[in-house]
Amino acid sequence: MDNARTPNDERTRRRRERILDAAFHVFSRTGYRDAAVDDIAREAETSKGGIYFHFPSKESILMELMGSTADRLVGKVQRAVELEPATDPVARAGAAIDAVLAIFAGHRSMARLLLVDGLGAGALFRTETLRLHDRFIALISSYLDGAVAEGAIPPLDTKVAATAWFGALHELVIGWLVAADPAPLEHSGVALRGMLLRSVGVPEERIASLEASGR
Amino acid sequence: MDNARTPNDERTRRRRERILDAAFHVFSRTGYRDAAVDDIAREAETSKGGIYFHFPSKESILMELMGSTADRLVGKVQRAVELEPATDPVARAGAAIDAVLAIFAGHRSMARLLLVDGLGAGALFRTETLRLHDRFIALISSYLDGAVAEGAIPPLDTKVAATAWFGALHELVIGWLVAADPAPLEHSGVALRGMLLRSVGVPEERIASLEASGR
DNA sequence: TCGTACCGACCGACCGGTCGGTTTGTTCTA
DNA sequence: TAGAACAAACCGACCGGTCGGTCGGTACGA
Repeated sequence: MDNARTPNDERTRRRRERILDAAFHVFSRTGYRDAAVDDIAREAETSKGGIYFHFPSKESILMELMGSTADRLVGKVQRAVELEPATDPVARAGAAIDAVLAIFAGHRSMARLLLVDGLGAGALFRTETLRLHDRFIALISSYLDGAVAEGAIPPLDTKVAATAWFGALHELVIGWLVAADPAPLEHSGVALRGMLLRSVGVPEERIASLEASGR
Repeated sequence: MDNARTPNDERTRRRRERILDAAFHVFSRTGYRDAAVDDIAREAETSKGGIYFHFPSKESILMELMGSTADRLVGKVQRAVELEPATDPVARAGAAIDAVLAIFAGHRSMARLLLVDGLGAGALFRTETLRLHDRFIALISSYLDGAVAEGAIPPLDTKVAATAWFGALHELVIGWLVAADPAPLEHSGVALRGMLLRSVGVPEERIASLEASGR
């Protein structure tokens, strides 16, 4: 019975994936609340019953979607920072900023779903969205801690600083998401990076040198 | 006939006010989407029909609520800044930061409704919330422009800086709203103020002197 | 022929908004 | 000043529609 299911499991996996993809599209387009399960079914070329065979509830679809997407995001930032040739902590922090912006810039609808829609889809998803914020903040915080430990920047409340950094990035992305204007994100991103580095006491020459080499 | 209406108008005004208060409570508790008009009616000790006598739609209640609240908020910040004894633009910008934090700290549930519930509860609410963001950003931006004009800080992209400032403030408040922890807001606010001022190139001595005098 | 995967008609709950009717309060008249 | 006349304010049952979730049935591979 179990081995008989093996090819089925692969088919099942693909089916789930297709439903998740469809749900992602529909959620991005309509927002979670206004997205009907029937819409997802149509997009996934299946039926409502088919969806409820694979998922226990509409809610669970969003949860799985957000969870896996968040994992991918944080992983991407970490990898981008590790790829940074310089081991200098300031350069790493700068790379993290660039990575966050680049990822969101490259996945506009995903950003919309994760940053904007997540908050409005009820109390549960708000918690989930804020957990995502926390993960990013913790990530940034760890880079700042490293910079403090190496003496690259003066000691400071890295938790507050990381919160401020993420908030600033977040707001910039939100503005970009909402604007009809296509892509000033890269441009304003450079200005933002300078300000954020300055805010934690990185010397002016260091910022200028990063600006020259980094981009 | 017109003067005879005066007492009625007063009664009407009070009734509207009571409905708005009730709506505010219910929206804060449940979020806009999950709040039924019947809930608001119950809380306002009136009926659904009574509400629809005073307002054309559920949507319009929210619009009026957010509009007037935003007016009050922006006005409060402006007044706080104008009350600031120093005419120095850096001190004014610092005062604006303090004012924003103090206002949110003093009106927790209002902040919740405006900052957290706002983004997700449907396209309309989102638009309205982001308009509030824009108003604050424009306000901050004007203070920064003043500081640049007076040469107190080096020239920079004040729109991006204001966005970053507001985003940082926003994220800090969000964290405070969500945490079970009661009130680290004032404390972390001081740290944040220093960082934000530093981010736009305010000299270190100036920040230290503000820290000493301002609080 | 057995069970997994899937379908789609259907259910029940909910919700914003409407509407006919009732209450409340003010003005006019005698 | 009594009370008729009128209108504004208010009530709550109801409606049209939507949507998440269910369930009886079917197709098909093993």
